Amino acid sequence: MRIGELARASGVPSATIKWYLRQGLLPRGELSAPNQADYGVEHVRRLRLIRALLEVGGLSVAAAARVIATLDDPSVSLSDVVGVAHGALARAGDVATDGAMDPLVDAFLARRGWVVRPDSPARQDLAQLLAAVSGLDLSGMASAAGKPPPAPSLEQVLDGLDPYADAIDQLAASEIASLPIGAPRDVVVQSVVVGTVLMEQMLGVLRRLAQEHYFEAAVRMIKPGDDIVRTMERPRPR
Amino acid sequence: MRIGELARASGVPSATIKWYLRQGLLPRGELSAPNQADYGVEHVRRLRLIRALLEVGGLSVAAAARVIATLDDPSVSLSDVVGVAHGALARAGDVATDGAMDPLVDAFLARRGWVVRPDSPARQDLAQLLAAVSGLDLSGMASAAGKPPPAPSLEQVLDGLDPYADAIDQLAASEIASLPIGAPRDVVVQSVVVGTVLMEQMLGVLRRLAQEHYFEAAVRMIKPGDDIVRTMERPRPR
DNA sequence: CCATGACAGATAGTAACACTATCCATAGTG
DNA sequence: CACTATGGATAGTGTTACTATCTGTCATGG
Repeated sequence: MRIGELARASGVPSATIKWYLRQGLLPRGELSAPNQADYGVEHVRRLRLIRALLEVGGLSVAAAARVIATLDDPSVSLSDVVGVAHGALARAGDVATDGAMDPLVDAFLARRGWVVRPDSPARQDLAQLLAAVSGLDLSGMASAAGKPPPAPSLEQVLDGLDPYADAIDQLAASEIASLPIGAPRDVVVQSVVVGTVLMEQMLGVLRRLAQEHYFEAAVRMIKPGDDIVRTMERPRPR
Repeated sequence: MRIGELARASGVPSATIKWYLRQGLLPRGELSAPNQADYGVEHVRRLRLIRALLEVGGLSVAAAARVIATLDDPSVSLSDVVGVAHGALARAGDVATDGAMDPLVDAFLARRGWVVRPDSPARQDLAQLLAAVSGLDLSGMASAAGKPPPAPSLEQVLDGLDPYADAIDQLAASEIASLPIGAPRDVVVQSVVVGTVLMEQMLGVLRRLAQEHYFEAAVRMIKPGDDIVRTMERPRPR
């Protein structure tokens, strides 16, 4: 298979394939001549994985390259594959957050019983998220209308996290339990990457779908009237 | 408050503030002279929201502008605020997916009992995710070793979605229930936006933290040995 | 045997994005 | 009244993910 066929088989323009080759995302084909390379089905499959990580998973090319490098290296442990995939998803670069949230983060993790490496990227992300959410002081705008400012909302934010953590706790346990542990390394490792990167997107999408459903249901209950009949009888979308 | 003070109060460079003004992210201050504008605390608060949506929520400036425009428009219903926030989070642009997944998506939504508008952006995202995940055929690489290719994995993928949907279903219901329905519009609307955009990130981060914990725990159980004692006795991070 | 098109690999160019810097005339300030 | 800060506009910068072009090679049909 030459590059043109690979491009047609995968739907990725050949110029883009060449670029992926240069970025180390895709292994080079076997050269049968200085200007003839041979690609196989594994290249088509790899290309599909690459596009999924980039377009659906939202990874940068550099992050995808790091993830894919661990796929192909049998000396990398499964734990490290998880770590690399988590690192690729992390939003907070290495720009250290100021550390003010760290005690809160540690307290939260201890309360959940989650044991997490101190340098875990998700830990930084959580600190950044807590700082952002607590800095928004939802009630501040109301207090601008004359009322005294209420207590800082940090503890409220942390308490509000419990429903999320409860749902996630049960989910993560079931995810880990359904890993194909006995399968060959390729299969397990790709399952881990897909389960980490793509399923995080899936979680967000499902949440938006469920939110839309429950929110509309709640609105219907708050605003009764003939509207109810119309909306309740609306046929479900085809 | 002039722009320099606003910049110092918010930590955002004044050139960036000017750019946000031009993009409609931030309302202009009140002009007391052709080259003197006055900003208030609501500008500081808005700036914090903007940075949270951009840096933590990962929205583009254009998407954040659309979201913020709905915040300030009292004629926009809460349902539409949710819709705009969901649209800002959507990954699949308006580039229509080929539609092959639509029956599957509809079947899945019907099975969950989730009623979702047909043009909901999350619906497109789900179709794209299903196409991507099912196209990866995790077992394909094993079959490359000589075995016959197994059945297409689409149904497997859909079945595998149930744990996610179960967790999300319970979460979304609790989220909707905890909305501050009686509060003034500002507060409710900002709660909805923050709860939609930032809490989606939160969900992902919490999942990564829980995954790390449960994955390490699973690895310890699979590989017993003196390692167990060491890792089990590891003091929890301070 | 050779014209023609595809190919490998390298380099340069492009479009979108999110700022960042400069410019200008005016405002307030010591 | 010198001097810094300001509002508003315009132009420039750095990054990312491609995309186009160039050069020399290869293969293949006439």
